[in-house]
Amino acid sequence: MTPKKEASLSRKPARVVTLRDETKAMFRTAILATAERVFDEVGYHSARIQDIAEEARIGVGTVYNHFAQKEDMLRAIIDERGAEIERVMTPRPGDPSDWESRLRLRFHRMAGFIEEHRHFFRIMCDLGLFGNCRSDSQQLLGPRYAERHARKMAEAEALLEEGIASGALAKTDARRLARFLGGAMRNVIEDALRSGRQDLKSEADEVWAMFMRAARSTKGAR
Amino acid sequence: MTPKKEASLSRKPARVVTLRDETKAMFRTAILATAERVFDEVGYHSARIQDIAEEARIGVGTVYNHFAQKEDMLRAIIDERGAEIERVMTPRPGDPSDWESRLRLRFHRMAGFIEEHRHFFRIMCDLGLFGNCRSDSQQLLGPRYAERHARKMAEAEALLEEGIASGALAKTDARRLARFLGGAMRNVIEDALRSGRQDLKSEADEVWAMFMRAARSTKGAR
Amino acid sequence: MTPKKEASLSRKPARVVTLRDETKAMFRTAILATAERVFDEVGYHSARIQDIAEEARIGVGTVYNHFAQKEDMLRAIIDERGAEIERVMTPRPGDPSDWESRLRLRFHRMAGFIEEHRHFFRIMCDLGLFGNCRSDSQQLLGPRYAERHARKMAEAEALLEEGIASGALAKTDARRLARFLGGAMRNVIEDALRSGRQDLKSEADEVWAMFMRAARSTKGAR
Amino acid sequence: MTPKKEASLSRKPARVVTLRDETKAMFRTAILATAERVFDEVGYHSARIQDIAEEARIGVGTVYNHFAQKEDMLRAIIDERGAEIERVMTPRPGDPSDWESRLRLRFHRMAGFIEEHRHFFRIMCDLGLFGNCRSDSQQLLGPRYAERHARKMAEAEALLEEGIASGALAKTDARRLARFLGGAMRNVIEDALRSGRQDLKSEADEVWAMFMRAARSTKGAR
DNA sequence: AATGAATGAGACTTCATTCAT
DNA sequence: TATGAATGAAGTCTCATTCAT
Repeated sequence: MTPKKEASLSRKPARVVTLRDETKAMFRTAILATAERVFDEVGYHSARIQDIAEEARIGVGTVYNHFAQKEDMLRAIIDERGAEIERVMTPRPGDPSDWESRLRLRFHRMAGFIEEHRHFFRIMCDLGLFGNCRSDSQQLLGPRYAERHARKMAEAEALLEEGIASGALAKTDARRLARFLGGAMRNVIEDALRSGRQDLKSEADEVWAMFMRAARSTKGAR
Repeated sequence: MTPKKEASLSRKPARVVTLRDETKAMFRTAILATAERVFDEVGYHSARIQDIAEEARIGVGTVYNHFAQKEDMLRAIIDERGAEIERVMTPRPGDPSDWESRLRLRFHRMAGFIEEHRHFFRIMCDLGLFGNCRSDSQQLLGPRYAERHARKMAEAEALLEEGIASGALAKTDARRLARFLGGAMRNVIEDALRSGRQDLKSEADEVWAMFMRAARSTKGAR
Repeated sequence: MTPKKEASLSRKPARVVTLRDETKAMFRTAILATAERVFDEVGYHSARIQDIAEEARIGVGTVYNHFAQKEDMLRAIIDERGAEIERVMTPRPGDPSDWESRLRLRFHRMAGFIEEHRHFFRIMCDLGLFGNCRSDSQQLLGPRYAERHARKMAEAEALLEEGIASGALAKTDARRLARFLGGAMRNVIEDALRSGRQDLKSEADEVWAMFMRAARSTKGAR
Repeated sequence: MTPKKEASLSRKPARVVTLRDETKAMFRTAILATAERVFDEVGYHSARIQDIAEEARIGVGTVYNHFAQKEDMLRAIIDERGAEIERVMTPRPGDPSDWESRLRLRFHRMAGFIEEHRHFFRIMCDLGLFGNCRSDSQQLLGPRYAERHARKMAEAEALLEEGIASGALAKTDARRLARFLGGAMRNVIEDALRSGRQDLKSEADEVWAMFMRAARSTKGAR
């Protein structure tokens, strides 16, 4: 008996991703993707679990093997896509350092993400979680999500404060500025998606350019 | 037989507003006002007829004496408040004639209307009927409303085209401009309402000013 | 204007039982009676709301207009019939005063009640609420009912203690005595019901007589 | 080809208890033991296969490899424990020959069995298969079990008839006597189990003694 | 016309059973 | 054979709508 073998008896083996795990993950992913689509198409409240299951070509029970409640599907979508978008928008080494370029790039990246995940984007808009707010969604999702959302809104505002402090933006109410930008960006992108325009990045650029014309410090512009 | 009587048999008597009619109208108005509030608070889909009736201090049956379906209440709200806002925003004699002042005034009046009818405003936002669009609402309300909405959107676009043509706005895509303005306006006003800021007119002015900075013709500005 | 009329305006009228109230009570009673029968026949857990509704010739929704949950029907049965049996078994003026006659009469009355409410009796037996105990029922009904049941059991025991103290019963463990009597009584009555023997009172008398032979103080008997 | 091999092809080898068989039997035993416990704790209807499997540390599929249906587990428990109790209670050489001692011993042995198998005892009580009867259980288990149960009840009655015939018991209705004894015995033992009293044999003795005081022939007692 | 209980279609969810690995 | 995810029938409960008063 080698020490190695003894060790293998006493130590837990390193967790291996089995075929079963992968299958499970595939189901989960497929369910979420379908739910994302259905929630977008008919709205969360009108979406029936049955429909999601049928669209995903699985049984209703299977849906419930992965998500204990309808709500949990929505939460999972928000969590997972939310983490993804977070990752995408995180500044990277080599990013420009000046405020304006950084923000422009941010929105560029966000637009790229939305291109890939338009269902998610529209769900968030409907729920009032994309730069705006709806009290009934907060009721639905619970305080954890309400807090997170509030934090996000505050972050956006802080970014604009930073822009003001850096001299890039004129001195104004940062909160209104944030809502202005958020609303304009959301609406233009929504419309671009609906009308089939594909290049969301250039839409975002346009909105950003307009926003900067609207909000730029006149001192700096001189 | 006098000719009078004959006439009364063959012609419909002139419609007189009776006490009964007035009572009926009062119920209708009360129901719609309550529905407006409840739809705003919990969302159309989650709102229960029972709740509306209770809040209005009447029986559910009474609601159905006035509206055949839940949908019809929503339609009536959209129709009636929509007509009202239309009326409010219609240019009046003595309004300024230049494009910019006219539009500024338009939004001013709209803001005034929203101050009085915040529930309606928020319902429209949720349904995607305020400068944006949601396919499920169009499903719910039917083609008549989808068409009307499309017409409204086109009108908004036409107004901006006019601004471009008049030289007040730089030459750009009018559709995007319309969405930009609509989204920004909606979001800023929503937030102002939520945060308790009362003076929506000055919010609208601010948004309008920012929008003009963003979209003004550089030629004209010179 | 008479003072009478004035009074009628300012004072709340005495609560009058209206036709509607009576109808409502009739539905409630009918539902409970049907539920009682169905719960007895197939057991609480296997009983479907649908079945109860069908047997009562009403819609499922109607059942839920009267009882928010299936559980509540069971609770109502226990509460209402329980109160009835309580009333029936309460000592009355003119009842004999010696311990043995009093208890004999008690069981007599109980048997009379069970004759009228055999479904209730069997439900209670199944749930383990008739002189015995089942942890899953206590789970189902909640702590309020568990406590009440415990109180009942203690009362029964106290009655037997009293019998011992009075010299009517031999000195023994009162708890065991209570279980002995309870189990024997329950089982004999259950069997009498099942086999169609109608005269539960005489069955109860027989059991009581046997119990007394078993438990009588030998001193007193001499 | 050797003759041996031919033989193995054409004749079935004498049935040997292999390792596999033993393993299989172990699973079966483990499943039944767990099911017994779970059925007792939450009741047959509320017990979930999943729970039983988890408690037994096996997969649900494994349960179904041994029992085709949930019902079958219950039947197996009744069959196997029932056979065991039968065996335990069968008179043995050397047992006393007079009726009273024989019955006293019977209950003594039964109490010993219940001490070891309290879960089984409580399941039987709940199902109404221990000296009483529940129509829904008979529905569940089917006519085979209903008949067997009826036979058991008749046997109990016959034993008491025998007691009457032997002069040990007073002349009374044997059926009522059987229910009296059964109910008292069941209830006292249930309560002893619940309250943690361990010595069921002495409980059974007490019940037996009380029963005999209640039912003994007065002639014989002289 | 106002009322509110009755109604039942339909939603969510559970869980016994099957089946591919 | 053991496993546990997949399945869908069936149960509970909700709520838009009807209807008798």
